[in-house]
Amino acid sequence: MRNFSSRLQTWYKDHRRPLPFRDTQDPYRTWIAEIILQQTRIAQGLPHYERFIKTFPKIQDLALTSEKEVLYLWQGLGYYSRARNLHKGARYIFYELGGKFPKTAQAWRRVCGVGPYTAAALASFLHREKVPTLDGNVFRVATRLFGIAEPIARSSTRRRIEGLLLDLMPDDDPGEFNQALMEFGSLHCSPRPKCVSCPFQTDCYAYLHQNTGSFPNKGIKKALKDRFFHYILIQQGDKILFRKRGQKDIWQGLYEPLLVEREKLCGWDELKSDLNPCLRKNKPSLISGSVRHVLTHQRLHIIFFHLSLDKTEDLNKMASDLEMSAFLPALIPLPIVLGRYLIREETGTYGRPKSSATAG
DNA sequence: AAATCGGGGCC
DNA sequence: GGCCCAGATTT
Repeated sequence: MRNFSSRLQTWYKDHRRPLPFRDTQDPYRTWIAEIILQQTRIAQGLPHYERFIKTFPKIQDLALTSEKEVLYLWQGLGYYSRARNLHKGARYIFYELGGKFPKTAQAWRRVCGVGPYTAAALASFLHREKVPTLDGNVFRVATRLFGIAEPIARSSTRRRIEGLLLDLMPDDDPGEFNQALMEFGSLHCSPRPKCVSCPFQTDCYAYLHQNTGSFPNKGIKKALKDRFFHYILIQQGDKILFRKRGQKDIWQGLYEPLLVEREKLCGWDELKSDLNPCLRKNKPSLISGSVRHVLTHQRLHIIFFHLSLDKTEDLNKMASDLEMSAFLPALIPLPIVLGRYLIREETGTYGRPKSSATAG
């Protein structure tokens, strides 16, 4: 293909969006932005990026804080392993590398949470290393352009795309090329492409075959698994009992009220058998309808029960019996769906979850 | 290679 | 409802 790079740059000059993380050469800011933007739309990640830079302006600030603070700031962004890895990565760079950021893609790969894409992005943006950034946008553009029908999940397919892109990349500014290609995939060669005004019409396999819909080949995706969560809000005054979620499931490291998971939605009487005896004498003062919350591989159905303890009862003993702790919900990292229903900052009370008309 | 990990915007 | 997003890690 002739002049692909220069024609892409021509397009980019007219369509480049100025973005806060794009107009800096600060490795710390670029790194934070790339982690936040993994599998996250720019519009969604931007407010969190601004908050992160404001709260932790330098690598030292991030390295010296606690994981809980990082998770709290990450609240609502999803894929929380990114937050935990970002924190580990900050400590690695600060303590092991003396606060000096890696300069090559290979060295960046040693930082927790930095995979093939992010290493390529950082090395090419910051140090002009000639290495392609293979993200969702680039896969879409490349498979259409070259007519690559093999599944993009396959490593052989990725190696092939990487080789083809290396041949198109200019030596003088690979980082600019990478950003231009991603921007082109994002704004023009989108899932529903704007082929009528595409500068690569005469080169694109998919356009010439009127076949853009079959690229990229993303394979077959699994069906969602339904899960049924029953949360029991044990409240006294402005505090609720919470427990930190463990490993090997969703929402690692985040906090939640007492949880009973079942194969289907249950009422209070059916639930009691699984409860600590200290709770059986209470009757929930509020039962909500079910809330639906969809994740990548799971559809959660959530019901909230509300136990309001009066002042004569000992919240700390109950917490101890249940291996939980009393917190103000507004001050701990919560899964967004729980925060949405537990926190009503304007009134200082805990909101009643809305019912949803689901059949379960 | 396949499974797992969030949440939101758009059609 | 389905699709996809400036992917990484674990199994």
